[in-house]
Amino acid sequence: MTTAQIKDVLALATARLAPAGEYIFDEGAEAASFHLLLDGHIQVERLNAEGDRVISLHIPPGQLFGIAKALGRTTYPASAVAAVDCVVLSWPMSQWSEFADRYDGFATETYSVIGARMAEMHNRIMELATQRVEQRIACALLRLSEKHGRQVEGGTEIAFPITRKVLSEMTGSTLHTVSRLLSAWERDEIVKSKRKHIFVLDPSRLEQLAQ
Amino acid sequence: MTTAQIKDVLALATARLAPAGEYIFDEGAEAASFHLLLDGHIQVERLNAEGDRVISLHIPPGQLFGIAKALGRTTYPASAVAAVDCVVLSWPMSQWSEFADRYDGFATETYSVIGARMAEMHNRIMELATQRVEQRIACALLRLSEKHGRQVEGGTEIAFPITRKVLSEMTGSTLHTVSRLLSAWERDEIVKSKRKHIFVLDPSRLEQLAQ
DNA sequence: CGTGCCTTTGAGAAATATCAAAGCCTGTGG
DNA sequence: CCACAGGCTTTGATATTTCTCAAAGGCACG
Repeated sequence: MTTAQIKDVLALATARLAPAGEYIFDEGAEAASFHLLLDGHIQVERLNAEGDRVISLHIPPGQLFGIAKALGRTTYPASAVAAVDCVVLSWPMSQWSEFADRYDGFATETYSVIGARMAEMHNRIMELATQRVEQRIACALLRLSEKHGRQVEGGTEIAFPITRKVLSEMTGSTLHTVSRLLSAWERDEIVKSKRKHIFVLDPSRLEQLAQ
Repeated sequence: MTTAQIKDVLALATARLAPAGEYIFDEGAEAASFHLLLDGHIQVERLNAEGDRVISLHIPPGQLFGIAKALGRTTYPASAVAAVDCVVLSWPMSQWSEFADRYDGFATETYSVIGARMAEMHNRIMELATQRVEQRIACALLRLSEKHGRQVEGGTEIAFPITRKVLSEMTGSTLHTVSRLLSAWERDEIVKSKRKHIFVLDPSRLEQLAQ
C-alpha cells in the first residue's frame, strides 16, 4: 500500500489500549468492528455448555482479528482477551467491504490469515485426536516459544504470562497434570519456570517428547 | 446467477464419477482444481506423522471443496475420499479468480462455506478438549444423522457406509470403545446398526448422552 | 502482613487403550 | 451352489493414562 493509502486507512481507525485481562469482544456478540493488534498478545477462547474454557489461539502483534465478515458471519465466533496490555486499532465492520474492494492486498492478506488459522486449528484437532497429554503440552510449548518467544540467555521465554491453568486449557488437560509434567521437565532441564513465566531451554528434547 | 451464467460456468467444468474409496485429491498435493460435489459424500482426512488417520469433515452434496485458493494456499490441506460413489464437477484452479471477480455470489458462497467449516472445526476442538469419548461419539452420530441423514421408518439412517473404525477416527478413540458403546446403545434402543450402517432411533436420548 | 491466586505433590479412582481371541457377514472363485 | 478369505464386529481381561480429590506451601499485591 502507498503512504497515502495507509494515511486514509489510519484516519478511519480508532486506536486504544486494552489492559491485560480485558475482553476486546465476546463470543456470539454482534461483530461491530474488526481489529488489528499493534502490540501485545491476544488470547482467543470459547466456553462450552458446562462453562469449561478452551483456548483456541494466541494472536501475535501485526495480525488482523475479529474478522467475522470474512467468514460470512455477523457475530464473533469466539472471545478475544488481552493476554497482556495491548494496543489495538479498530475499524467499524461497515468499512470492511470498502477496504476489500479498494486495496488488493487486503483481501489477499485476509485469505492467508484465515488459511493459517484454519491450518492451526486442523493441527490442534490432529493433536487432540491422536496424541497423549504429554505430547500435546510439549507441542503447545514449542508453538508458543516459536510464535511468541523472546530470546533470553540460555533459552526462549514465552512473551506473555501463562499459568498452568491456561496451558491445560490450551491442551485439553488439567492444571495438575501440566504442573507435574513441567516439574519433571524442569528436573531434566528442558524448561524452567517462574510463576506465570515459562522458559524453553532445550527445544530439541521437547520436540522429541512431542514425537 | 442467471441461466446464461450457469451455462458459462458449466461449460468450463469437467464432470466425472468417483467410485467409492477413490481419492479425489491428496493432502499436500498441488491444488490444481477446485470441485463441487453434485451427488454422494466426501470424507476429508489427514494422516499424522505416525500414520494414524483423522477424519476432519464429511461434505454433503451441493458443496464446494478443495478450495485451497480461498485459504491463500497452493496445496490441499487435507485429502478428500469418496465415501460412496460420487458425482463431482471440477474446474482448473486458474479459473478461481475469474469466477470470484465475475460472479458476486461466488465470493459470498465461498466465505460462508469457509465460515461454516471453521465453526465445525472449532466445535470439534471444543469436544475433543472437554468431552469424554462417550459424549464425543454421541455428538458425532447426531451431527452425521442431522447433516447426512436419510429418514427411514423408525429413525434416521446415516446416508453412507460407516464402520466402527471410521467413527473412532472421527472422535479420536478406538474401534473397540466405539463398538462397546454402540452395543450398549443398541441394547437401550437408542441406535441400531447393521454392518457398516447405523440408524439413530432416539436422537433425544443421544443428545442427553452428549450432555 | 494477610488474602487470594498460583503451584506442587500424593493417593486413589475412573476412563480408555491395548492385547487377545473369536464370531460373523459378504462377496468371490471354484 | 458352496466354501473360503478378508474385513468387520464383539467381548473379556489387563494395563495405562489421566483425572479427581485433598492438602499444603509460596508468591505478590494491596
